[in-house]
Amino acid sequence: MKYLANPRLSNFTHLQAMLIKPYPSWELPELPHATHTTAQEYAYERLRFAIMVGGVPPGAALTIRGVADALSLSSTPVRETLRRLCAEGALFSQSNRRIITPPMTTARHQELISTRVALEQLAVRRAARFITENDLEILTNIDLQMDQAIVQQNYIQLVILNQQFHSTLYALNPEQVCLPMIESVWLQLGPFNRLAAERAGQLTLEDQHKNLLTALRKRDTEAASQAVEADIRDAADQASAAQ
Amino acid sequence: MKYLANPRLSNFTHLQAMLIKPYPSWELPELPHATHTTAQEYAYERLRFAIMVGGVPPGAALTIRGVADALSLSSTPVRETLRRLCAEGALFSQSNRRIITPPMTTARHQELISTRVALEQLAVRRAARFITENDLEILTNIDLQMDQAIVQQNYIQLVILNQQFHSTLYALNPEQVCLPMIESVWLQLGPFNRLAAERAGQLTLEDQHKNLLTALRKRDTEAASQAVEADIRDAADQASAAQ
DNA sequence: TTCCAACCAATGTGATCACATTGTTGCTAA
DNA sequence: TTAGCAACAATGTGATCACATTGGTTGGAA
Repeated sequence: MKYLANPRLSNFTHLQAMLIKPYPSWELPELPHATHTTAQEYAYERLRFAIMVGGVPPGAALTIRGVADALSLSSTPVRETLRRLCAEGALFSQSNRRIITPPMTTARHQELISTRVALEQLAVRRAARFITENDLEILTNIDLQMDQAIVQQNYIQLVILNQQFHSTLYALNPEQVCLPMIESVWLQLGPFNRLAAERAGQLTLEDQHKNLLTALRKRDTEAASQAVEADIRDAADQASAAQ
Repeated sequence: MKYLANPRLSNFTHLQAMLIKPYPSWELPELPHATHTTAQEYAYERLRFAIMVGGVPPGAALTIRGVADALSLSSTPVRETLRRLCAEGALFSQSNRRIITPPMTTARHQELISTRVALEQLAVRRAARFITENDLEILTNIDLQMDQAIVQQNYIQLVILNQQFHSTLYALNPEQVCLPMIESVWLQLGPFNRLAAERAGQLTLEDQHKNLLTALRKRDTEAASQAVEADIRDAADQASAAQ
């Protein structure tokens, strides 16, 4: 089940194929197959998720044939998936036409965190005025689920719920311009998050969500914006401390 | 030279094919063919440019076969190009698998402007510390060329130079995270810019570049950030006033 | 031993075709 | 007249193959 490039060519070690095969070791609910209308979408969801949770090591080279074989697809939908992920910043297309995951550096990490703060502060400011009591209830519910995931030390579930929390909030704005960009940043931060979760013992990033919810209930946009920044910086500090 | 969908299916009128054919009426230097190593890249550059300068009307449906015929290519590279542009926000993939240019609304325009301000302010702040005297000279030179383009009422050239000015500045930061996102916003603003240029008689957005250059020379990051915002808002106001 | 060129394997690219899906038209029957 | 269905046209999707490019290996000459 090899899907990375020939190691002789890419000089990177093989990756355990667990993220390309169905996700047994990740305790992940299999996505219902009916949601994937096309093979390309299926391949995209699989690869995107793998990258999002840091399942593909930085600098690894992906090959079209390799991924196609791993997913039992032909090369056409896989090629489109890889290009799409390149356009989203999740992968990087080298000049020699090889597609790799972006290398990981601290400078790049800082750049990504700054961008994430700028975009998410903007998003929360522009979404706050649309929020209803019902929305607050939904967000509170997600936050409670996150508490459970922390207790269970379920990292994958925590990452998913955290992103669900943020994107649910930002998506209250009917004109969605920055959410795709925020998701692009999340994708690029995937390897860093993974590193943080692997090396850090504790998972403690729920407090700022409580602050954020309090601010949103008071319709205090400024406090909400500050809580978003604090939440992001907390998570980033955790990743840095883990190194 | 039809490249839009069958009007019966898309209920949009045909577009003059001038932006898909070589750009005679746009007074554009033909891009040297050597720069396009692959057919996909060629198709991408062509379509991207057409969208960037507002050459494709909002809501128009593009078909794979249509674009492929117009560019004398097979469908494979065109399909990848269309998906890539969808991922960049320049196009929108409907649920019925039809690919259209995003519709134009004032709410969306405001959202794009806000995002542009947030991203470009961040970019200039993080690029300013890297600037050298040589860079300042290059930027001043581009600004002078813009003055010429304004005198010549050459809208296309002005758009290109304006983006060149901004991206040259932001690219001084070696870790490039937000420049692709900024370019995505530019792509999405293409139709609006076009509208502004068509309906507005005057082209007056160079003053803020002078302010920005002054601030950069003084290494005054805060003033530079404000000049960037003023520049963007000026251009946006022009587009709004044109409606 | 070192270097280079020829060769081979791995991989990306693009064209083409068959098929699935979607949209339109027009005819039939209530 | 109009709802509904059948036929057809337009388009998207995916598999496959030939070819180009790239990376690595090997063997011989300096």
